[in-house]
Amino acid sequence: MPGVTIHDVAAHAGVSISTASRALRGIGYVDAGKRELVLRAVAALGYVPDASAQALRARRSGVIGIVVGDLGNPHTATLVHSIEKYVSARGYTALFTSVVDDGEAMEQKALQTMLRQRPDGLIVATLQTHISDLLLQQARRAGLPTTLIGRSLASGDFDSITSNYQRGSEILTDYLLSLGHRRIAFVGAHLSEAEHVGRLRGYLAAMQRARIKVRPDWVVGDDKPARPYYPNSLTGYRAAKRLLQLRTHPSAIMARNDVTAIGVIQAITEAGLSVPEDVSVTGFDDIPLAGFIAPALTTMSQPTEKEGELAAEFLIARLERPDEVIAPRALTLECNLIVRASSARAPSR
Amino acid sequence: MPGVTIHDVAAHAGVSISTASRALRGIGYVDAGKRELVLRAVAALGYVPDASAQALRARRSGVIGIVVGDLGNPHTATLVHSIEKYVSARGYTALFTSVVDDGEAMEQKALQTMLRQRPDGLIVATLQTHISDLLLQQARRAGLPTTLIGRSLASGDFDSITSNYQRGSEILTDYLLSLGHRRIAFVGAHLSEAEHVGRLRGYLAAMQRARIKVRPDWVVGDDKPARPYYPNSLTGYRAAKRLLQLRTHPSAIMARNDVTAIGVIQAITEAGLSVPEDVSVTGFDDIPLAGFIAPALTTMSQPTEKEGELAAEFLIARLERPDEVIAPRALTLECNLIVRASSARAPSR
DNA sequence: CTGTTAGCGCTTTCAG
DNA sequence: CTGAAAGCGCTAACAG
Repeated sequence: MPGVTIHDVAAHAGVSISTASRALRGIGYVDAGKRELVLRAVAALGYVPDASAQALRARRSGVIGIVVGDLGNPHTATLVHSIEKYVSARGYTALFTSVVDDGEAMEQKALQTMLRQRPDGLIVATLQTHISDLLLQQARRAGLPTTLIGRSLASGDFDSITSNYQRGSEILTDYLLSLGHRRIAFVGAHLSEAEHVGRLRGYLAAMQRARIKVRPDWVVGDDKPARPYYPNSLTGYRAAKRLLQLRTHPSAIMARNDVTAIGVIQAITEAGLSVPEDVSVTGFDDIPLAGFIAPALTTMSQPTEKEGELAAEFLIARLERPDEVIAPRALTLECNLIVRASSARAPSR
Repeated sequence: MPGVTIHDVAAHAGVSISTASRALRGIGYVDAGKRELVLRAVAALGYVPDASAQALRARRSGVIGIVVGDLGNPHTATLVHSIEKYVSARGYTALFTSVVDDGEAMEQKALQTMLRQRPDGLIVATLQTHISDLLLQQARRAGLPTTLIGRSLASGDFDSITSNYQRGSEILTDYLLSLGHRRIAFVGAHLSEAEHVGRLRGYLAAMQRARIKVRPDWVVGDDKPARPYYPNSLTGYRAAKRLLQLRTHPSAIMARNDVTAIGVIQAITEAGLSVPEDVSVTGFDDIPLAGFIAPALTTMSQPTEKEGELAAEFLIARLERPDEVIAPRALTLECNLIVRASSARAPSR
């Protein structure tokens, strides 16, 4: 099997290589009998077409490049899995790379590697990092079809799928307000990031609507605020520790995402307080583990798998009609409030 | 930039394409001045070599295929990330595919897709599934360098990296025994799987050594025992529910992995019992979240990142010395007991 | 309906 | 040290 080529298949079937090629791809006319022969030869020889040769000649690689952020976040894993499933079912090869915080040089290199494979299209699901913006710019110049996932600001002329983070966050905030909470903190982003972080904007908007002044030290991000980062459990843990040291600590803490919320809960528990009796905690994403941690996490469920599928669908639709000029589509999905055990009425005093 | 080829680079630099090629790869003699010119041209034009063309001609794709199981398990995500990091730092492209339970046809297709890319080597980190065995067989026939991760039985002539699951599990069991536990259950595999599941074997061995008879209903796997499956939180949740219905329920439950343990804890808590006062729970893997759930999980820490790195290192070593005949290496790493809050002395009665 | 032919972009002898 | 030339395995016209 090392190096079975279409020549071998053609010889085995007693046809020319072009006939073999046609039969294999069901393109053009091929005598039914000969097709059968070819298929049989393929099976007998264990022929697997060489993607490189196909790509080189056909000027299409069948590769869809997928750039994601923190694979350590189960939410990302879910997304990745859903994209892979859809993409590979449609005959494409999913090529992933995750760019997190390995340094700009490393990330640059990873993108370079991706571009060398000449992907037919790109799905980008990272935070708004310098490096990913560069990639997007390159993609645009190269006319590389691209779909964005979860970027709050739809970057101009790309297709984009996103959940309504702002709205979701507003609903979450309103929910906490309805439970009597007034001292509500937000964890996982800096105030200065509001422009990029819809979840933070939603919180701010809801608080404003409720005429509650948000104290600057109620919004706490990671220690090194330099560049976009992917908040994780440690982020939440540290932030919550800090919040609990305030003279009057918050009665509710909204975390930017579920993994961050998990860290928040941990810190609260360690401080001898309990969730939700002393402090309510909410997450965002509804990762698979969210219902299993203790206390089960109240969160906004994001249709992650749907996002992945739609992004793939949008992209592939474009790929299969290369000439057709389709206006960029920006689709926003709604999130769903999932009330579990980590939230409760505000303590009476 | 759409379609900058080496011709363009050569033209821009005023040299022939072969000189450009040599300069780019630092192979053979090239006048220093001309090399400089070529490099400048590359930068000016934004040239990125076409991997397909290179692969086709050079008979090496620079792709390393990585087949993993359940991406929903954070442990897998960690592994994937570490492999990607190492592999891409060495100039290779990491091509992942995850095969879980999407049906044999789907998985077959995914592997086919992988093989079409003509990977230079393979890293396989799945359970012993029919489908992955097929792949391994194919790889062997094709002479495709392959490294296995975490397969308890090193499959013959492949390099393999694994942690000492059996030993780890023995230590864990001994630890629970030392806390006075006698009724210790194992969750996440069927008794019949002992041959493949080192963690189960370790538990059985330690129990035997302690002269404690393991009751068959103390070892509980998933509902559909048909084929290898990836145990997750739900597995643990269901299994624990069942265990708690026994006349005398276990005083300790060892889960096959951390995500399973999380489900176990949830079930116990829901039943109105508490961890570790009523039932101790242990996991395996030490996923990043393990210390953050409540109660923090006692578990065996597996050197996951090390595993990924070593596997990549072994494989790449082989790739870079294609002629040299290296005997297959099987490396076993040791695990580390991490005692956290989910385990305690057995209740006095 | 089928075979011949001309490359896709790149690497690699092989003569200069 | 450098350029010309011959393909890698496959697809897509193009004549049969």
